[in-house]
Amino acid sequence: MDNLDFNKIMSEGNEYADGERNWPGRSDVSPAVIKRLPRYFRYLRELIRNGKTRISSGELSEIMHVTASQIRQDLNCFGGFGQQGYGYNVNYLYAKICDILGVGMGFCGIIIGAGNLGTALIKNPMFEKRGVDIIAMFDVDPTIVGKVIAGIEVFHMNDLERFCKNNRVDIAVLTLPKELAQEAAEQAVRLGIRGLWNFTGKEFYFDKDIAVENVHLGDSLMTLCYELCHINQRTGEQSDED
Amino acid sequence: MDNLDFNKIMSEGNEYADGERNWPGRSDVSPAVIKRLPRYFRYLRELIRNGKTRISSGELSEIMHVTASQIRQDLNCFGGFGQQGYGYNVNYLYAKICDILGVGMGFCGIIIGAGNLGTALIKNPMFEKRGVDIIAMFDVDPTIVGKVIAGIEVFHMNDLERFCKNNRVDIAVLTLPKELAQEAAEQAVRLGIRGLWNFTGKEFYFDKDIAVENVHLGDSLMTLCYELCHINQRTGEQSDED
DNA sequence: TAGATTGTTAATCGATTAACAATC
DNA sequence: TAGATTGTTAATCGATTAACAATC
Repeated sequence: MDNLDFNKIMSEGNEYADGERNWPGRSDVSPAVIKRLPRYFRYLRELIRNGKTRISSGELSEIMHVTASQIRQDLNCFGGFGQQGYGYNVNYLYAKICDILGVGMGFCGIIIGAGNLGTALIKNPMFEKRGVDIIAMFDVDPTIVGKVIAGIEVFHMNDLERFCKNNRVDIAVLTLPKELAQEAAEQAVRLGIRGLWNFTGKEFYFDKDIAVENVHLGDSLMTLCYELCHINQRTGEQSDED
Repeated sequence: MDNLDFNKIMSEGNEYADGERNWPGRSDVSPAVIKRLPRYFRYLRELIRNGKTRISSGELSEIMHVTASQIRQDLNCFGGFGQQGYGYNVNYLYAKICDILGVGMGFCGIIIGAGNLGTALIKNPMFEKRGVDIIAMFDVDPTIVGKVIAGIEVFHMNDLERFCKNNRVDIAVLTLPKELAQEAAEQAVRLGIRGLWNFTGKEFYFDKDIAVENVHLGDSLMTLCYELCHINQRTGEQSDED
């Protein structure tokens, strides 16, 4: 599972030691920890960009606004990545987090729904940065089908089955209208796709060999509104009749 | 704070009673509960659409795949919205959740960054459904400034200050490049905007009279990848060399 | 009244923080 | 060796679930 990049990183710092013990825990890590991993990924990436090679949990805790204790606990779910008296080697830790998160697994994805949101996503460098390769888009709108968006061809939904038989597809990004979501998701799963990145607002209840990650933008907006209401209450609602 | 819609809803069912006790708790409700409120909002909306007028916590728990206990606990953070032996009046409960979440507060927002994502958001009915009125977009790109997207004019960032002085702006949606995010956010706050809906990936640390809601799409994608890795491990990685 | 279902308290479970021995 | 900082256990805190008395 080590790749060239990883070997390169390994050779850069040699203050850490210890190697791999075999960690049994990996299987049942708490959801709270998992949700935090991508944040470590981002901050470590930033540290590397800034040329930092070594960091302690205390220093990282200040940058990330969390406790040092939490950082050590989180990382130790997956292995002993640090060294007493020294801290963590940034490149090594980053490589480990990448492994854990499956960056470099070469996952392939398709986008179902080539409307505004699907188009916005494909034009975002996000997929590339995280090692997910989007290989096709699908839609039913005849004015969209056949187009090439950001270098990716848009096929008709009727071609989905054929496409999935000829290509490995791990992830379907669902950016189609809510009403069509259930059917599209079921079809994707039937064709062997195991991961759904769901922007439709519809909720799915597949069994747990299907991974579904929901992005509810509306929910996020409402949480913001709730907070705003309460800030206004605290600071004395600057209402219109002042 | 009651509006016409609310009165209409109130008159439809009269099986509930009780009215308002004054709930002291409203101020410090746990984050876990708050994060769940928008989901109740969505499901209640759906129930109303289906003509359902009355529901018990048990029935709702089945639909939403959570425990009845949790539903009752959550709702009771804000008031006694149900009635023993009867359940909850759907319209009444929906109206209450709307009040709590600030739907109908008439929040006004602007979008800073009229690129693909900003454009995708403005074309989405989400804002309208949740009572947030987007009144302008801003950008620096001369090929975009001056355009009208989905009925909303795109101004130059230089006009932001003037605009905010002449209009009430509660929320800034940040869909501009990460490198420009910090400065734009600070400017928005300086101009009196209290709510930031942040898509930039940059993290802000304002004090708590500023509400920031982060949407980290990349984090969500990586969580999905993590889950996929573990499904593959469980079900026996269907690798290339099979 | 009897049946149903809430509101609320108590019990359990999980997640975070603190503390410190191990060790580099 | 002395100093620093991890890995890990124990203590605290918060969130969820279970149970049941109140009551419609």
